[in-house]
Amino acid sequence: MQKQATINDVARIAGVSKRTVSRVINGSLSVGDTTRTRVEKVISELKYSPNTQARGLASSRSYLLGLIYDNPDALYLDDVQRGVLEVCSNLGYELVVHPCRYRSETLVQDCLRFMQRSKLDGVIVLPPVSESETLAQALKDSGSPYVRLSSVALDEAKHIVVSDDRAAAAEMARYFAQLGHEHIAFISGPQRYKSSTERMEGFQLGLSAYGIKLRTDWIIEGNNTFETGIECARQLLQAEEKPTAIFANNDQMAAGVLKVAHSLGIKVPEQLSVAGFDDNMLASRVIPALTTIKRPVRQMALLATSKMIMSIENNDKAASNVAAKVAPTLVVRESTARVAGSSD
Amino acid sequence: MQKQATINDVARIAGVSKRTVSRVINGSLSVGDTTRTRVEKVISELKYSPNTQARGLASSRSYLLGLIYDNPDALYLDDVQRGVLEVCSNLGYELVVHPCRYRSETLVQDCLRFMQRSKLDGVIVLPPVSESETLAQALKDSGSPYVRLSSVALDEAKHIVVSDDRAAAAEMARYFAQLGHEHIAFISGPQRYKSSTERMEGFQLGLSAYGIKLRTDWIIEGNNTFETGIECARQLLQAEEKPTAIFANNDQMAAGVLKVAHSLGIKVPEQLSVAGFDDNMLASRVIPALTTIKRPVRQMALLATSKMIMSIENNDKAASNVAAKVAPTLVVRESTARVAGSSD
DNA sequence: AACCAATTTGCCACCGGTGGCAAGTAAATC
DNA sequence: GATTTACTTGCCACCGGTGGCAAATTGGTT
Repeated sequence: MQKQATINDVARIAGVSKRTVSRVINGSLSVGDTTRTRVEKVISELKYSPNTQARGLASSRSYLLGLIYDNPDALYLDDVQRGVLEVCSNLGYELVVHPCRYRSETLVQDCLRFMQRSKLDGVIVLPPVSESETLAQALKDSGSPYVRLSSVALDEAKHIVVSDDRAAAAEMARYFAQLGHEHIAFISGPQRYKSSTERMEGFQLGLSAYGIKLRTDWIIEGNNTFETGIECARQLLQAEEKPTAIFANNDQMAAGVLKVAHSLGIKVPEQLSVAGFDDNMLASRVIPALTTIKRPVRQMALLATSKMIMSIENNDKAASNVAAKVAPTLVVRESTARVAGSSD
Repeated sequence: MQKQATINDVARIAGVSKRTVSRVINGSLSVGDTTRTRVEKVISELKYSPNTQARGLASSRSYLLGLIYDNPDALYLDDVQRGVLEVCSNLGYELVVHPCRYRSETLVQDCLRFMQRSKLDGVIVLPPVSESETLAQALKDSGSPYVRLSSVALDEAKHIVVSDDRAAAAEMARYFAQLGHEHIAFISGPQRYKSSTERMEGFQLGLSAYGIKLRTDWIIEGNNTFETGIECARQLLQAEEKPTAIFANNDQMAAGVLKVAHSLGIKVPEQLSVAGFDDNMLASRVIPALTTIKRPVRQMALLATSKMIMSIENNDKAASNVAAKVAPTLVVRESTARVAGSSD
């Protein structure tokens, strides 16, 4: 347990003041070349690395980023986290993860407390927490850099990265229509989340371009879990009149649909087309592999983190220049097919 | 952006010295009841919360824990992370996540640097990184609290939480044998990881109790991914002579086996029994749902974190007293059945 | 040689807490 | 009532850096 070298050690050995060492560390320009080289040599010899706590105390920087979320899908979180960490580690930041409860009335307070307790340099907020306008406002007021991931553009470009779920859902509608489906059901996510309503509206809009209207009793609300996917699918598939295609708000619920179809002896995709949304690992594991919408989650995470760090390293307009919108894409696999009896 | 209250504000308003406020915050015993109450009142009125950086600087505590891992399965990581965070948030710690590369020659250096840069109070190390003895030794030498999660007891009780994968694999062997299987194949994980060899040995041991010996050409090494599961399954199922049961080192690979079986028209479980290991979300999503071994991942995470924090809050023997071993259990679902043609 | 501007360096206070020790106060003992 | 003992409280240095400003150095001018 050898003791850690301090800035004083470096200063003493290099024969300069610690202020100068500090300048070298922070890349200040006003340091003579010979001095700089000498100091750098000592730093590397001693394997000196500045104490971030002391640094933070003096300069209000922690090199810590926060990731705030509420009970996300494991696969989604993993994707995001990997993306964020990739940028972090390249740029010398660490990531502190922080679950919270979106519907708690102390959400704002919890998050602010988290930020100031750990003296975070900034936070990235995932859906659905990112949909809270009171939180966004509080973050803005607190002056801390933040970036939200969302399906809707609800903030200035510098504070958000959005995926156009509406357009993606419309594309799925078009795809279904072109396969000849007319009896289509939709299993939505919780209607209190904008991402859910966006997808639903996009889907309806897309269908209406083909003159197809979603029957209201074929729009069923789940909560994005496999289990509710099963429940919703039962309602749809045990009824007298069945849809020929089901679009679920995410892959988990689509997997639930596959499960029910299988247990009822309904063949997918021959008798029923099923599609999901996300394109996470699950989509390719199940049988048949799911047709779905690929959300560029990782890319969103990379963009968000870049924005974040630009914002921190005091260049807000640069942050705004990082792309703020990404387009999900349709991925066709085995779970969808031309409607039985039709040909094209 | 209202300014944060400091300890001085609290002291001034409460009419005491800041040292006394500090004592109240840290729950020191030698503070008079009336004084304590008064100070606590001011603290809550001001919503004062101590600056962790200053605190850390003065006392070498950061209330930050680290989680070190290398490219784990998303579902496994999620389980662990949730468990760790649950304990953290109850006890006032935050969690910093840190991916690293197990096989890098700078692993030890990276991890130590991470710890001292962020001044972590302790780290939890996941497999396979947890299997590095050089890292464990370095952590021990550095004097920082650490806990490893592993499938093998390779450290003192206070530094490790192990799951008895060997026994669990043996139980699977027994189960297979009792179903009448004799032609059994095993898809192993990378043999360089102890967890893989433990499971394999446990399985072999279990089978040998029934006089069954694994044919060496029916032991195939994958790398725990779905894709290699597929490759290995192809080798096994496209051969002239096929096994009647396949045990895969994890659920991902077992899912790959299901995929191949389906594409070859082999019925599971009628013609082939398939089992995995982990019991993650995937196991129940696929069709047929996988028989598998449930690893109590969350419980391990809880135990590890408790140990960690006890160790930090200077009570090493208490840390040793927290249970260090958990038992995985067999979960029977739909992917396994009595071997065709046998009855019992 | 004297002077001035520009650049490089050093000094010292300060960030917001905690540790050690001394001082103050109240209760207990003789 | 005086003295001892135990308990509370306050003072000040210190943790390891950074910011502001003054001092020192450098080089170019007149």
